[in-house]
Amino acid sequence: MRTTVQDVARAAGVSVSTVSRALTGGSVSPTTREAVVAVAHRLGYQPNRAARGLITGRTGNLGLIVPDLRNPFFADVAKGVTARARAVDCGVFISDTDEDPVAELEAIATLRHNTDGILLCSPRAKDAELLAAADPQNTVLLHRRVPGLSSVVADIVDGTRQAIEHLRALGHRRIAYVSGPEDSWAARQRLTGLESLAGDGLEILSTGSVAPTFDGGVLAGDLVLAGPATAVLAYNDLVAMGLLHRLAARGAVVPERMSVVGYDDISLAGMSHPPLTSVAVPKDRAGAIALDLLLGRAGSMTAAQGAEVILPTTLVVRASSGVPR
Amino acid sequence: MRTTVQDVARAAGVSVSTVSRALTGGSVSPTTREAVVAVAHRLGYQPNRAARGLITGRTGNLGLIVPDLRNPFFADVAKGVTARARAVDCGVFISDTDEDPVAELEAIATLRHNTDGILLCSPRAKDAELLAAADPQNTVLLHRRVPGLSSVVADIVDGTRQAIEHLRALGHRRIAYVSGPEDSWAARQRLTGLESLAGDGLEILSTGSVAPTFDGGVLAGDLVLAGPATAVLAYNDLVAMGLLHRLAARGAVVPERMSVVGYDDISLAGMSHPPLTSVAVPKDRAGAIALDLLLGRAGSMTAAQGAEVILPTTLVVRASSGVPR
DNA sequence: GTGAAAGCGCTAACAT
DNA sequence: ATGTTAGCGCTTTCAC
Repeated sequence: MRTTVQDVARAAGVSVSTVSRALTGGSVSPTTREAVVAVAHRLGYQPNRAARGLITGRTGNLGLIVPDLRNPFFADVAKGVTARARAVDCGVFISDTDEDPVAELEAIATLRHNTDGILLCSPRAKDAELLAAADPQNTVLLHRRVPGLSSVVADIVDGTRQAIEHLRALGHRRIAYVSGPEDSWAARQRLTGLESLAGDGLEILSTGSVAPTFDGGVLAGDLVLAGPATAVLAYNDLVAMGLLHRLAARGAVVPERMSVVGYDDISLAGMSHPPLTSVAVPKDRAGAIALDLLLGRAGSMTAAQGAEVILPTTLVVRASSGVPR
Repeated sequence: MRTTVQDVARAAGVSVSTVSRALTGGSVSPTTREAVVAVAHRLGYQPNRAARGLITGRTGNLGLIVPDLRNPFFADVAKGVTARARAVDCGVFISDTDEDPVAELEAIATLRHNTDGILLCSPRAKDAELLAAADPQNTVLLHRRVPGLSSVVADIVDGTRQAIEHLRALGHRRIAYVSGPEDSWAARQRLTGLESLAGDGLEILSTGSVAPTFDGGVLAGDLVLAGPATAVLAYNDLVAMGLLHRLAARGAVVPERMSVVGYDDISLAGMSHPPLTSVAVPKDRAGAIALDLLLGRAGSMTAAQGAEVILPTTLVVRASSGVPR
């Protein structure tokens, strides 16, 4: 049997409440506290979180819901969350929904009752579904905004602007855009950013939507080459890498024949050939901030207040973008 | 306040024990069960797992400890675990130790008391440390073997053999091996596999250890080119990708000038240029099997018995390997 | 088959 | 400052 407060109390010659107080920071005499802590340590006492949660109403755990851990973007988010969680001694339940909106909703239902709050990456579910399933009091949306819920997002509109301005400065006048899933919030944001940029001698040519994957990028490669564009902005880095792959296969040299800019700046971006210019999104920082928001650690802001944090994006210039030939 | 057994009992006009029995499969009359279930559903009752765990001694949760979620290898493992966990309605605590052996041990200490068991990916900690920190009864090691603990590993020795035989069949007679961290179990396994293969007209040239990362591979690229090898087996795919990168930069065409074979077959392997030949390790399946072992669902085998599962590896041939020029 | 009651390990009143 | 006691929500004897 594992050691309980009872055991510690007996061994230390005090009552259980004194033990509890000594360990959780109640008012105890310094001497007693010291003694209790020593005994607890000697006995290898570890408080039973379930029992504590039963009475305090707080579990010390939170839930993190992501569509796909294999996606480097969400792996980074998860990394940011777990790192911060470890620092504040908070457990993290992970739920990979496999890109299934139904699973997302189920995960919310399960986790909201067994955690102190939920960090939610839900690109697929509808606004209304989210509003119905989630408790605004202790849910923070990551990389998506829904009115009525707290959220931490990146300034995608500005990131898009930076990418296009970069290409324009290099001399590009016709830029292709490979769009992602039309129903995604992030995809719409990119489009919003693009809209205000066209004109003034600059043409944005949409190739239409592809899957936000490497294969989607491969597909888009041919579409882009068929058009007059000298540069292409991809929905995300995975798509951009598919593009690079296809362009290489078709003999189109990057960046001489075609400049390629990705989005998100996942760790792979620096490993492509050539290394990928990309709009950096603070993924792990977003995760850490969302956690702080949820736990009410983020200064005056609280998840309950429907806070909306917007983090800056920055363009990282690598070798995949250059002056047009 | 959320609905409890009390609420359901009152609404259904029965006692709490009947509700409990009806919901957990005790002996109740079919009529009562139906009624109780209906009421519970109507009230949106969700059992409090903490309270249940307090009495049953089982939490319905398990812990998954990985060194780095950003590493595609462990992302795959985590994916396999979470997918299976969802199927058996089991919560998963995730702990990313950031490659820190001390954090690994801490995570074990925390999780072993708050879960039904631990799935442990711990390449760094020493055997003795692991044995001291982990409970053999409910710990399963993933991709590492320590006597006295249950484990699920891949047949690395055979995978190495397949890779080398493949290269030998292509006509290579001098093959470089880029080694990984010397203290790692997986690294030693690869070496073991290699030992039995050299000789008989085949020369294995070790370049020494590098970091098991893209940058490590970049570094190794020059070492390999400086030697007489016509092919190289990398410690893992990340290293292989760094190799590809450096070889391309040095103008060494793959596979004509140099064949490259990776290890693990992470999803990126198919995205490199050229696509990478790699030894496929069943990562997500290993995760799922480890979970079954832990929960005693894997037939006759139980974690408690110190089971050692070895999963087969298979070489996936892509474009990075070919006949020497 | 069903209900009453005990108690899992812990914290938070309430006493002292 | 410390001890006593009542639960948190649930399952599980033990009666009936």
